[in-house]
Amino acid sequence: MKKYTVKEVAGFAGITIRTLHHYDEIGLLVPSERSETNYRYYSENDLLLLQQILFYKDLGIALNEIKDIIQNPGFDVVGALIQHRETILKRQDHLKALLITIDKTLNNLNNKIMKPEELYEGLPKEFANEYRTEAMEIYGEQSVLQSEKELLKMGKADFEQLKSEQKQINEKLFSLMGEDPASESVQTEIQKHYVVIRKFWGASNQVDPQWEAYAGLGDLYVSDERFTSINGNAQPDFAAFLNAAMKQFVMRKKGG
Amino acid sequence: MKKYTVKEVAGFAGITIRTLHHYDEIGLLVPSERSETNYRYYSENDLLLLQQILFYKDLGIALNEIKDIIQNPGFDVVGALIQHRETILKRQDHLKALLITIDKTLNNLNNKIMKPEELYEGLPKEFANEYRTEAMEIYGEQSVLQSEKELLKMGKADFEQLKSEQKQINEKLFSLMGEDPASESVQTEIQKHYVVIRKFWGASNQVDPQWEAYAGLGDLYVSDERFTSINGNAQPDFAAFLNAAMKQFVMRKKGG
DNA sequence: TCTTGACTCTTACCCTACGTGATGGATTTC
DNA sequence: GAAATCCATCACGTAGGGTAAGAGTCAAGA
Repeated sequence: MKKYTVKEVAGFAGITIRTLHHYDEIGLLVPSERSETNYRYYSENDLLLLQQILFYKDLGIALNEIKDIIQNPGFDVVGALIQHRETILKRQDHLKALLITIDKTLNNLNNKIMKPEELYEGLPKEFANEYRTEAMEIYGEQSVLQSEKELLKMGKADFEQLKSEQKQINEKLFSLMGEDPASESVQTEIQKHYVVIRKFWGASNQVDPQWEAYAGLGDLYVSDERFTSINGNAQPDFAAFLNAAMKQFVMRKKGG
Repeated sequence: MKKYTVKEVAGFAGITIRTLHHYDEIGLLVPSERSETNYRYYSENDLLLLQQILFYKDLGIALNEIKDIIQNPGFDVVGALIQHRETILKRQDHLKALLITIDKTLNNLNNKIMKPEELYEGLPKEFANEYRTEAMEIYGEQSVLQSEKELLKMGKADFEQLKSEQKQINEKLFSLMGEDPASESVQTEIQKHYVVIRKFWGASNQVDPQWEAYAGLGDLYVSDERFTSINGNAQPDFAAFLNAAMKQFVMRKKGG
C-alpha cells in the first residue's frame, strides 16, 4: 500500500497542509499511520474519506456534521441533506430580501443624491433633470429608467471610467471636425462613440442594436446645443458634424 | 437630554447587552457618556446611530465597513451598497449551485435507497415498488415523480407527521364505518383525508384541485385491498365505505 | 439605615475553519 | 557535509458575539 505525506495529499486535494492538520486535530480525518518521527502518512483509504469530506464541505455542511455523516455508518445522510437543503432555501430567501432592501435604499439615495449630482455630473446641474425628462420623452421612460439602473449596477469606478472615455472621444472628434464625416478616421472614432453611448444606455442587456435611437441622438445634438456646448459656449458646427458622422455610421450599419 | 442604560437600549433595539459592549469595544458605537461608576449612558443621538448600524448590519455588511460608512461623512455609501449588492448576487449563484448538487445527490440516493425504504415505509415492503408503478399508471409518471420531489422537499420530520396524520384520520374513518357516507361527521373527516392526500401528492404547487384523481383513488381502494388492509387483513367493507364517502365528497365539491 | 434583588462593570474563555508565523527536528539533494 | 526542503508542534489571530465569573452599584422596601 502506498502512503502519502501531507504535502502530497494537500497537493491533489487542493487544500493546505494546515487544513489536514486541522482535520487531524478535530478527529475528522486522522491519518492511518504515523512514522517513528511522527510524520503523518495517509493511506489510499484515507484519500477516499477525504474526498467524501470535501464533497460535503462543498455543500456547505459544517465539519462536525460531516464527522457524524462519515463516522457512523447508519447515519441518515438523506435526512441530513434534506435538512441542509432547507437551510439553503432559507438563506436564499434571506438574500432575496436583502437584495430588495438594498435596491430600495439605492433608489432612495438615487432620488435624493445620485441623479442630479452624480449620474448626470457631466451636464450643467440646472439642466440635469430637464435632460432626464427629455430623454424620457425621446427614448421612452422605461428605457431611461432601465439605463439608469444599469449605470447604478456598474459601480462608481466603472462609471467614472466611462465618462472619461466619452470625454476623450469627444475631444478626438472635435479635433477631427474639419474632415469628411464619412472618412475612415472619423468613422472609427464614431464607432467608439457608439459603443460608449450604448454602455450609457445600459444596452449591454438588449439585443436590438438601437441604431434608430443613436441616429435620433444626432438630431438631439443639433437641436439642443447643451449637449455639444463646451464651457457653456454653443458649438453648432460641431453638432452638425457629429450628426452627419453619426447618420453616416448608422446608414452603413443598416446597409451592411 | 435623556440617557439610556445598556439594558434599555438593548431592549428597544432588540439586541443583547453583550452586543453593545462589543460595539463599544471595537469603537463602532461608543456611548457618549460614562457615569462616575463607569456605567454606559447612551444619548438619543447614540440611538439614532445604532439604528443606522443595525440597518446596515441587516443588509449583511461587516461591522468594520459599517464603521467606515457611519464614521466618515463623505463615505461613498452608494458605491458600498452597489458592491455589496454584487457580493450578494455571487452568494446567490453559489447557493443555487449548491442546491443543484444536493438535488442531484438526493436523486442518486433516492433511486438507490430512499424510495422503497423510506418514502413508502407505511406500505408492506414487497409492495412498495409495485405500488409506485401502479400509481404511475394511474396518475401518470410525471405526477408521481413530482409528488416524490415535493415529499423530499418537505423534510423528514414533516413527512413523518404527515404519515401520522393520515393514520389518525384512517382510524377515525374506520370507527365511523357504520354511518351514512354522506353525513357531516364522515364528510368532515373525508375533507381532512383529502387535504392529507393532496399533501402527499405535492399538490400544493398545482392549481387544479384534482378531484378526478381523488375520486379515482376511491376506486383504487375498492379494487386493490392492499390500500385498506389492516395488519394484512383485507377490509372490503371499509374500502367500499371510504369510496362512497370520497365519491360523495367529490360530487359536492364539483357541484358547489 | 440596612438589606435585598436587580443591574452593571470588566475579564476572559468559547465557537468556525482554518491562516500565519515561530521554532526546532528530519529528510533529501547537490 | 551543507543547503534546501519538508515536517512537527505550539500558539495567536480572525467576526460577532455567547456565556459565565466575580465584584461593584443602584433603587426600593422594611
